[in-house]
Amino acid sequence: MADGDRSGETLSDFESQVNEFFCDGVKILGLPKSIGEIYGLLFISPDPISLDDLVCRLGISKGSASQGLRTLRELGAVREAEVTSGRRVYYEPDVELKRLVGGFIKEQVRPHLSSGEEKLDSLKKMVGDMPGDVRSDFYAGRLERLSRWSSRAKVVLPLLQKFLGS
Amino acid sequence: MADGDRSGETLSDFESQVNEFFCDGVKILGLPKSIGEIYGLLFISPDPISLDDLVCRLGISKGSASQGLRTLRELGAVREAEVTSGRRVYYEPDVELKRLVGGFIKEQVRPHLSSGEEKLDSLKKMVGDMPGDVRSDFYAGRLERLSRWSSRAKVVLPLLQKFLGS
DNA sequence: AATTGAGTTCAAATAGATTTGAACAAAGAG
DNA sequence: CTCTTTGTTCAAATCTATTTGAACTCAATT
Repeated sequence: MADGDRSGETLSDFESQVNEFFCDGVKILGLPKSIGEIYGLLFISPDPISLDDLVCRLGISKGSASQGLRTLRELGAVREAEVTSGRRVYYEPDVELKRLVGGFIKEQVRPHLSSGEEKLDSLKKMVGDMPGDVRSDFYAGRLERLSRWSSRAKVVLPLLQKFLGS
Repeated sequence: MADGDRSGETLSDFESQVNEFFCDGVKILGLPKSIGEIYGLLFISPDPISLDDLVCRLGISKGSASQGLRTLRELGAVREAEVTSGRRVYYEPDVELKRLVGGFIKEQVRPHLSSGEEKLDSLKKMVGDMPGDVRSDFYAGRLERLSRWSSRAKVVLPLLQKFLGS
């Protein structure tokens, strides 16, 4: 075992508080607590960590750890380390804010934006099909406003990423 | 009753879909569905709406409507209309993206940022108090990185608002 | 080929958040 | 002063999302 090993069953007080910090953080983003714990431990660990380590140290189930790692991989917040001691996979965090935000936008924000635009189109069609409803002008105006919100968002997101790029 | 009245018990198909749209939207922001329904109906209604209207038309409880309106008021997403027909209060939406985002940042984002910075300070203190731990340099580096994330956020948020200002 | 270890999946259990509804407060009307 | 209307509060009920754990797959090892 490497001398940097801390695979005792429990987290130090320091590590626990780091994890709390990240749990709060991911909650704002609407992600489950376990994701915060996993990323938090990876973030504060000098050495890569395996799924089993996460299970032991965080006291969560293999299922949670597996799904949490999957989500974090999809977000690009975590990657496999080069270690390969045996056939176990070790993970390390991506700690670049720019990439973390980028992954979040790509995976969590853009899909919603797209599906929103589809719904908007369908709503516009509905207004177009309205008989001589006195409201249709008002409705069209409001939907137009929503379209503008949506394009604003599409302009701002890449800008946001650029700004975070350092 | 005003001739623009649609206070029948149900929503039109169009109104329902608008509400779905907003429910999706607020869910991304981590707010409850009822908030999306309430704001959605206000957004698409040519005339101001009272609490009782919301209860009838959305089929939600008075409690939900009351709390939802409170949250929306706190966010600055909704304001009292000038109507005062009787002593009932009517509401209308704020439809300026800039102000909506501003309210959300002020009420939902900044408080988390602040409490995060406090926790960060306390973590830094813990690292300072570590005996001769070989990890303390690594830890200090990671915490430094978190501080940078935090200041980035503080710079970017006002910029974001400015960009959305049109 | 059988066994072991690593990781995934998903239905059921749990935890957490939202919604309800009945009791309550406040304020105008009679 | 009392009744009615409007709106709020909060504990209990409901609903949704997360977590668990046992069964399973896949691959490496014997």
